[in-house]
Amino acid sequence: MHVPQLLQQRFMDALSEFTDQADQYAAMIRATSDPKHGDYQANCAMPLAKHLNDGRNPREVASMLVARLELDDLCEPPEIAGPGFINLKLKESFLTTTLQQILGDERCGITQVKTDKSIVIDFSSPNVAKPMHVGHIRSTVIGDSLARTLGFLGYPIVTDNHLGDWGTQFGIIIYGYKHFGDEATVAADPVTELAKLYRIVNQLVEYQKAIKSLPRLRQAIEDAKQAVSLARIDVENADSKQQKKAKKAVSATERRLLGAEANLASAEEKISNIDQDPDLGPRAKEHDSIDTDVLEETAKLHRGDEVNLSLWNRFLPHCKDEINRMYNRLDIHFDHTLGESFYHPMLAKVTSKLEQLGLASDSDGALCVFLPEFDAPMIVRKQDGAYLYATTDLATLEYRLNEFNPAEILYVVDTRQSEHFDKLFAVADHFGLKDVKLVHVNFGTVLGEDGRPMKTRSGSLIGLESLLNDAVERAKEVVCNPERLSGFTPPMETEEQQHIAEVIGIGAIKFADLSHHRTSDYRFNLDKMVALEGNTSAYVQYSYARMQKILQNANVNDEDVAALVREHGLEFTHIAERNLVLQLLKFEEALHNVHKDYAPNHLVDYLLDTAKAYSRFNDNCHVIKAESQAIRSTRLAIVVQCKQTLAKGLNLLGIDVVSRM
RNA sequence: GCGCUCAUAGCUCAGCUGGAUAGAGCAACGGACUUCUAAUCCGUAGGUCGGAGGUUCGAAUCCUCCUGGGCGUGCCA
Repeated sequence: MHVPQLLQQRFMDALSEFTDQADQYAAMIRATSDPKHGDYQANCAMPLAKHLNDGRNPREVASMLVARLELDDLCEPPEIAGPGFINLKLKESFLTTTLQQILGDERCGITQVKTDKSIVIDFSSPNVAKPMHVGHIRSTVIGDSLARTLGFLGYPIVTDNHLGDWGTQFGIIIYGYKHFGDEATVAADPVTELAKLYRIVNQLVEYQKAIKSLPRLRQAIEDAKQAVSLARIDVENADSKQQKKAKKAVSATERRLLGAEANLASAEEKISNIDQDPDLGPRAKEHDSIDTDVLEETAKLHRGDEVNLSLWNRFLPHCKDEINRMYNRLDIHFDHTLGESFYHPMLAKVTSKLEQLGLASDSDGALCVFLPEFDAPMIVRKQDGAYLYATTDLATLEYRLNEFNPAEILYVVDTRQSEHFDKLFAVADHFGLKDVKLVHVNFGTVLGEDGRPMKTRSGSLIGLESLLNDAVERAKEVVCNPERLSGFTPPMETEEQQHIAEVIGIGAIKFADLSHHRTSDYRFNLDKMVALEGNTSAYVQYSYARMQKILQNANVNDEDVAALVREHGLEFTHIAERNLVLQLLKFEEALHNVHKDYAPNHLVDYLLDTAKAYSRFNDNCHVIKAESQAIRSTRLAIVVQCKQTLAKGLNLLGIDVVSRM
């Protein structure tokens, strides 16, 4: 049920007498911000009066529209207010009949979109062999939620995890295996051992890079110092008009200096940490060209070196096992996992096609696509002949167009890569790929409490697994403490407690992430997201549990309630009932808003509003002690529908529910 | 330098293609429990929507400039 759409159709009929752009004006219907203006408002009279320009003011235009509107079956008589708003209040009979129609419907009354064309969603895309960390949350959670939501709306969905399975990280573990690995240990527990090898080699590589960067970092400090003093001289010489600008330049250079000093300090710390490590210190001395050697291992792999290729073939499944463990825990699954390696054989064809089309040309030995709207070209082949991710992305795009018949392809990727996608889409345009909508579903950074990108104390990224463990542990402390559990019958066994903690904890992380608009950065605060009061998943999940309990106490199931409604009918006796039912009928709007902006936070807002409306209902409208059978049936129906909606909504966010907590 | 992006209540954040008195949660204060699990509800207080112009009947929203952050910027992804 999409109420605004229903109203729009009626408005179209009335509007078509006045304009041939009726759809545009009909679209100006939205929910009111204040219930005293009714449930929905049409804002089309003001712009239409201007468009008609026949001397009639907006209020007159509004009343002409109202006279031609046929809304009797849906609404109370419309009211014209303010400069020309048309306020619409839904009839109680409309609300009750609609509720009865959708009661018990698994789709919550949502219309199924009919289309053959798919939506391809590219998300998560971690580098295998590298532990997943906090930076992977957003793409994974947002992408999964979009896949679920758009899929539920009826679009055929193709999810694809574009794994980084062909890059330097494999050079790292191959090097690690050759130099530090042990056949038997790797065979016994490949996942753990490979992760360990990755960690060791990566640290040694970082060490070498840090050492080599020292002169450059020191020079940067000198340069910055000089820039500061030059800028200060400028201030002295500047006339009053230029003072401000000159001072700004000083503070800019001072910031640059501070940054340069911080970079040096962090490099020096990295170095001294390794030097002092009894295990890594000596190894670092021994493998002093490890940074370039690792790249050579990668290059050999790409050239088809037999040893490295066989190691890659042997290690890759274990790396996938590792990330799949995480996906299983998050309840996230993909239709395809076509990583970079899958496209490797197609890259030469991509570049030659670009050359044939005259799009790519040689520049300094690299193959580049120059685009008029960008300063820097898109490089598709390096001087050394290696391909880049731009090349892979083009091959991927071509493959998807051929295989998946997409109407849209969504790339759920960090906003810092937006320029890359701008270029990619521009080149795709020149390729002649016009009838597919390519969208970079960009998102911001997860920040720590200090407002800086989230890191551990030692400066490394926080592992995803430990993050989930922390959340589950916190959830258990708050939800499954003895004080709360004492009242439950039957008592809650350890197993159920653990399950609840997992559902609440993981849900909290997903919900917190999805509750922010994807394009903004947000501060990660575990205590707040797992807290049980406020705008949290637990609040919604708890509402659900309360509803389950009511139905249990009333000793009815969904079918029983439907039968009761058929027998006793539906009637509202409290405003909280009407408000909640109206809210339940807005589910479809919320889902379409998610699609429109590719922004799951609209669904989160909707669920919080719904849970809040339920809390008010719950406070004011006792179900079991209701005064009459009709009132009781009505309230049971509301509970059933609300429970269904919240569970479905959470499910579309990738969040589970529990029947008691 | 150029490009992108952000600035909303003490804090964390919403605010849909321009719509009526800018919202929520947390924190603060005051109420409501013989409870269908109070993890709740009701109320109070709190904002020159970074600043200045402009477009409009109407601007947090669109445009320009300014201030202050963040990010990106030819061979990593």
